[in-house]
Amino acid sequence: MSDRAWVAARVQGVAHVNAPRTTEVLRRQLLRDEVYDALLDMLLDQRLAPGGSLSIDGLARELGVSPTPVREALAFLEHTGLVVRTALKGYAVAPHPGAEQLGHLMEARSVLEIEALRRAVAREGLLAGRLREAHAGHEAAAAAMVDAWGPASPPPAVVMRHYFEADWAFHLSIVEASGNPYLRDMLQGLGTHLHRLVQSAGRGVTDWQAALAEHGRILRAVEGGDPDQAVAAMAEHLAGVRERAVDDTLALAGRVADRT
Amino acid sequence: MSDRAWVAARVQGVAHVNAPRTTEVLRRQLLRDEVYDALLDMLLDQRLAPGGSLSIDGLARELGVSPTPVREALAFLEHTGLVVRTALKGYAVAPHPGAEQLGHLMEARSVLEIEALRRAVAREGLLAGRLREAHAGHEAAAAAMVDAWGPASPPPAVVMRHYFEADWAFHLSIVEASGNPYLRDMLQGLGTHLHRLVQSAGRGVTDWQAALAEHGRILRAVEGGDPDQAVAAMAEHLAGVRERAVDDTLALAGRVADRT
DNA sequence: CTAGCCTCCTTCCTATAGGATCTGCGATCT
DNA sequence: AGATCGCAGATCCTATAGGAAGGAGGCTAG
Repeated sequence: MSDRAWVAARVQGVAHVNAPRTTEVLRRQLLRDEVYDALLDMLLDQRLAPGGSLSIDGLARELGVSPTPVREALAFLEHTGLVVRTALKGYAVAPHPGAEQLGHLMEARSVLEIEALRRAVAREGLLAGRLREAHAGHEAAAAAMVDAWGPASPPPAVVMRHYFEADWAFHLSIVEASGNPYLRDMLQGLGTHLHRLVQSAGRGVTDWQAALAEHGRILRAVEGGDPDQAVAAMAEHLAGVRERAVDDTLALAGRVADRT
Repeated sequence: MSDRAWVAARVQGVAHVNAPRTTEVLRRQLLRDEVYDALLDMLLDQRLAPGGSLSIDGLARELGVSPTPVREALAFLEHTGLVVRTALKGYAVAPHPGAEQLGHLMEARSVLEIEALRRAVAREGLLAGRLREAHAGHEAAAAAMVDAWGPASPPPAVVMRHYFEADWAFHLSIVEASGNPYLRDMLQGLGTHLHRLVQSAGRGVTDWQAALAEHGRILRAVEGGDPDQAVAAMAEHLAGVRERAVDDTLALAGRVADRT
């Protein structure tokens, strides 16, 4: 589904849609996809404020394209729930999910991931290998993040994003190994919302140690070939993620309330 | 998500996009949504052959609109998987899912529906009432369909469609009663694929008796307040649906194979 | 002097026409 | 026979006109 765009954006690195197209016009990509990637980056980076209106013409001017591809990219984004469209008023960035929405999101995620894990373990396929690989990537990303964490200076955004993606890749590898493309697509659809959440609430990864430890437990259970233990470890992990996310959200809400 | 378009299309009845717009221009809807509804109807009615290419200009001419709203509606449809888009070649109707895809589809559906049912029963909310209502509607639609079934003359398409929607509404009411909008949206996303499947494979409803009986068992278990029994009944129903669908698909494949 | 209403203006969305580019196929030349 | 060139078809993007919705400002009545 949206794998292509995602992967493309990640692999070949966002491709400077603003660059002047004087030279090297060879191998022109589809403009709509580049606009889509650019908008997705803006949305996940919080460069577009939630609730703010999205002007088609304004975005077109900003990106240096005509309104048509912008309109198309927005129609594509509308299906993800990151932007909403009202009758004749245009598009707007979807407001932040509250605590209730967060609970629903984590519940839906649990349903998918736990059942996917059960099936992936039962298939006895290449789950253990991929999971080990993803876990190694996650550990490396965490190490890089800690390494870049100077005294009272948060790591650059690209490092944070790399950590988030490595964490997420661990979970994606499970639904991937379940062999069911529909389960994978549904979890990926939830992924954008989750990304936005952690980017907004935490504004900094504070739970990488807990996440790595819990991932490690899942991995060991899978390697041991114990489905029930793996599912239990996954449920524990998701409960932990949810609890920590709720704490962060409440802290954020408190900060916002103090400010008013 | 796509509820709006769906509901609108069903409630206010597909709104004749081809109608000449000479008079009664009052209450002008968004053209993009009408095109979307029209395309969705064409896709689910098999009026657009799977694998066939979708010309933007051709569709625009056929619907009497400019290419712009058609392009937007296609971009919106692309996210549902009913149409696919290749680099610079344009859109095409997604090919029919084979037996393997069907299995994945039913598996994903089972994951969602069973867990949603478990949560809906636990919430002790208005599930029983809505479920009873949906079941009554399903029975009525089945009766109407049987009534319209003359000797060797299938019922008109609108009656068949009404039956399908009543059947599906039973399942949707469960995820709706789970209280989780994400679970509901995900199942609705699978719904379009399922619709297309039953329309293509069965080409006639042959299992309405079994479906009604199994639905009744689910309803009674819910009314009795027994979660495990309700889940068991649902699992049984989904297994039955899957088995019958596979039979139909194999029969269809056999017919196609005979023809070649 | 203030509150309500009307008018104008800016902004945005919709829709159309047209130019530029890419693909596929057939004819021609080596 | 194989490869190259040219033409038709389609797609994608741009540019622009027309129309509707929302907001700001001024005018009038109390």
